[in-house]
Amino acid sequence: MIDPQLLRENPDLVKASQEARRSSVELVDRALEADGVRRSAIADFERLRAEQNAFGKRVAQAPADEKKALIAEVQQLAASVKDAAQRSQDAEADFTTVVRGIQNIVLDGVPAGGEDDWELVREVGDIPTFDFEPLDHLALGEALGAIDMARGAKVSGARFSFLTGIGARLELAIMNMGLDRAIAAGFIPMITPTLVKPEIMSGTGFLGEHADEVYSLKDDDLYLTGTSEVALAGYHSDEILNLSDGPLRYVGWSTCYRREAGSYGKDTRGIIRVHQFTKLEMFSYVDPADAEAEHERLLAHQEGILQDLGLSYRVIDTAAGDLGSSAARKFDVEAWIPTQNAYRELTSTSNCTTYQARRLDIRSRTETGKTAPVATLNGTLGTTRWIVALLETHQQADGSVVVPEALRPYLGGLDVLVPTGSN
RNA sequence: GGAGACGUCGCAUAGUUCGGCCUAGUGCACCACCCUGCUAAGGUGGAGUACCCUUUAUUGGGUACCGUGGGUUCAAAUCCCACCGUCUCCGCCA
Repeated sequence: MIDPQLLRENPDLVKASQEARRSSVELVDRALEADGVRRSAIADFERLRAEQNAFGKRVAQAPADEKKALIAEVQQLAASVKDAAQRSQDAEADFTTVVRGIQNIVLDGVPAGGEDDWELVREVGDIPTFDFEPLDHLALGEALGAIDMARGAKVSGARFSFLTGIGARLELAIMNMGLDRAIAAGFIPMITPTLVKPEIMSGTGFLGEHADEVYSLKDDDLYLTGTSEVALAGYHSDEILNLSDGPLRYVGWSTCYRREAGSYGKDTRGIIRVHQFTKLEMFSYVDPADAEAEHERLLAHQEGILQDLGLSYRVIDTAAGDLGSSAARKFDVEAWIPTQNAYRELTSTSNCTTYQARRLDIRSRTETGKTAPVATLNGTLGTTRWIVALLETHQQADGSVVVPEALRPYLGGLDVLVPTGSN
């Protein structure tokens, strides 16, 4: 949720942000109006209620024979109070609904526009070249006995896979490498729930425009999370945190579920885009003043690990219209995928400023002793999709794949993956 | 899934019988000051969260919050209903 005070005092800034996102500007005026209605409704209710409270004391203290008359007198007032309470509640709910529809204020420097309007931050590493025709990750994965899409489809349907043998080990290796680095950087490891309550899913901002991406369990009123960000953000909901010793940093390990609605026909081959995958996610709670510095830190962790995996990548500053509703800025790191002749997203890191924290009621103590919302940030540190870039980038003419040195300790020292023959 | 107990202002507890002296008492912890040469002990006072109005000086006033949400009532921590959570026992189970 955006800061209601900012909405009141500087609506033009909010409108400009909505504009940059190609999102509703008119919503800002509706929110302002709803705020006015809400405040006057609250004032009405509180005035009547104060009157009633005062009257209640008189009734309590009155002699028994006068009580009846007093109660008759106050009956009308009680009805008004009830009425005003209802109006106040309705106005509050209305305001909340409208203001929650407004997305986070994008930070200065974020490019305006849609999906294709990103700005390049940097490119790192030489684009790999081959003196043979490179195979795609699925051909390699099948030959290595690492990926089984056919049986994934048999058991669970399209966009499900089995990681088998070295494929399973590869995923665990990536995850463990990321985990070790995160722990070394001071992140607390967490294995998180992947089913969450509606208020948590909604609080993180995933039930907005992209609600159809989320699996829901109607019988149980729960949602399957598409990232451990959801559970990690909910972890401290309704709490007042102590950030005086620095940020709270967590790294969550979870299976992730995404419906991938609207992506029919896109990335249907292999494990680039699947309904279920595993992901390691950094999550920081910081003082809002430190949020941009923390964002750079998360990005640096991501780049460090991708460099050590020998991947070529670029960093892009995502355009406003391609940000999630909670994000004020997002950097994607995209690795070069040889057979696609393109960069594909491997990690994403978002600065949600105070937007998520407001929705989830996560605050900290400021120097004056007051409470104020914290800033939250998240970023990928390892995921199943990395296997795609690893296999394709490090493949050799005979179909074997060289394991980057940094990953070998996580595969029992294995330095090259060799085809197993089919089964 | 069945039976029972419980959920109160940071923690621990009182209050629920029989609705109104509960704007929730007490202890511990916390903060400020006082006192004894220091420490310990003691004394006095303070202190929750959110929102609204006012002031815009870190002012003053008000409303809500006793697990959550409804209901009854002039009035609910207290009575009624539903839900959530915790604990104990039983059953079932990958």
